[in-house]
Amino acid sequence: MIKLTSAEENYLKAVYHLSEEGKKNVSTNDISAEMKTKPASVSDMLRKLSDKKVIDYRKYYGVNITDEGKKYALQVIRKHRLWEVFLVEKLRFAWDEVHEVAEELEHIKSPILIQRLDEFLGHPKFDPHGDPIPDEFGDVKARPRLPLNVLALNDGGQIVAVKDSSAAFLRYLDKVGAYIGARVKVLDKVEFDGSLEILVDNKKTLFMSKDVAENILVLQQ
Amino acid sequence: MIKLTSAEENYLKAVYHLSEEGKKNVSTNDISAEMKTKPASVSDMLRKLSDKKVIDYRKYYGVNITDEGKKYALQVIRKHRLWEVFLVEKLRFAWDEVHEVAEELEHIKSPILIQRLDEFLGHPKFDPHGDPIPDEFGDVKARPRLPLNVLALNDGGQIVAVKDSSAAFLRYLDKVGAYIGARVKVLDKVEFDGSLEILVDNKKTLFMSKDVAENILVLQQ
DNA sequence: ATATTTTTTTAGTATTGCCTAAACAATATT
DNA sequence: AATATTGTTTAGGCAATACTAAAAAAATAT
Ligand SMILES: [Mn+2]
Ligand SMILES: [Mn+2]
Ligand SMILES: [Mn+2]
Ligand SMILES: [Mn+2]
Repeated sequence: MIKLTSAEENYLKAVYHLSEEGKKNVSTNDISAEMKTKPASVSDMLRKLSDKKVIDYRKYYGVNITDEGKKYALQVIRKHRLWEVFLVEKLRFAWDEVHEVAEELEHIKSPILIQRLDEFLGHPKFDPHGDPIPDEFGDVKARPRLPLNVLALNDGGQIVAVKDSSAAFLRYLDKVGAYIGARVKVLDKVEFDGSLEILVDNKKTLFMSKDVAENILVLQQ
Repeated sequence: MIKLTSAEENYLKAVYHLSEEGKKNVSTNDISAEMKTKPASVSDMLRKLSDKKVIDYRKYYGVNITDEGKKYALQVIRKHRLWEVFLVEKLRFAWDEVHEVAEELEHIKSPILIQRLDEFLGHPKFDPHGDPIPDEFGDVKARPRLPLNVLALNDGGQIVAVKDSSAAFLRYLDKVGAYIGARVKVLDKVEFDGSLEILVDNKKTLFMSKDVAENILVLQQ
């Protein structure tokens, strides 16, 4: 049972997320961009994570997370998402206010704490952004989900998650009335710029850029 | 509005607590004992806290917390105690299990978080160990409280707090059935070693050493 | 195939927070 | 008053995490 510092956990999470996006041999620059640190700092950290065997690292070739590393990453992600649920459900935070705080809370070290929190929240399966919460063994219930912009004309579905969890994006969604659980249908797709006209909950129509649509994930129905 | 690191907050809290125990010019060795770090490390830290003007520090003469410092210390203490209440009331932690975790949680930086937590908990006035929770302005509702061993023979009172919050002591209290809120009466005081015979809740009699009694705080009635 | 650009690593530095060993100051003892 | 003891600070060092600048490797363009 190795010990990871908070910084190591953050980097490992970044490697995990980048790997999940399909990337093999995650690059130093990608991690640097994700972590908002300089590539030189990433190189330092990769050596440390490699020593602890949570990543496979060959200089100049990028890194891959190990099975052991995945386990640790998933536990941090589990904590992050459970705390987000707590903040929204119990402390009435808005979904755009939780990320920063959860980024700190996820590093609190106490197995009993997270087990009890999970219980207290009623074993939630998804966080406020629609992301699945890994269970205590690291198992994730993945839902099939597609970016809204790939739906065909007249296709319908339900918003189940957002890809971008930035406050700016989430507040925009709040403003236009797009929320997780909303039913959507593609009324029009503009070929020129990929923008869309969407029917929300069979009531309201909404125009959105391709940029926005790419970050809304739907379960096709 | 200065920024304090977690380590600085912990040291400042230690200075605050030692000051509250009546001590003027808190000594490096006392802080070292409280913090379980070496005196040399304390000297380093005192210079930093002094630079930030949260303590008054004259080499070799000990330190005193400033009014500004008191404000910061009280906010950390407020967070610590609110989290302890959360852990006990909401997550069913035992009162001997909360200290370590609260010691980490108290450093999470988010004004809204602590305000909402306070609300969620119903603005509690005391933590699970009977210690008062400072309000958002740092005001503390102090209750008059005495160590159980100073009560005279046949005097009665109610347990309102414990001085020692170590797991060992709290588990001992659990075992013998002494809890916050219990009514107590001094049935006998042994002159030889200061040990006591106590009647708890008009039901059970309890023998305890002076050491134990000193750490049980009562509201005399 | 060579030159240029991009990516990555290394070298050297800073800060925080801890340590040990040694020096220094204050206090107590003879 | 001199010496011993105790308490405190300084000096120097280490680990973690970040940085900048320079070097090296890999990828791309000519
Ligand atoms: Mn984090
Ligand atoms: Mn989330
Ligand atoms: Mn603490
Ligand atoms: Mn407490």
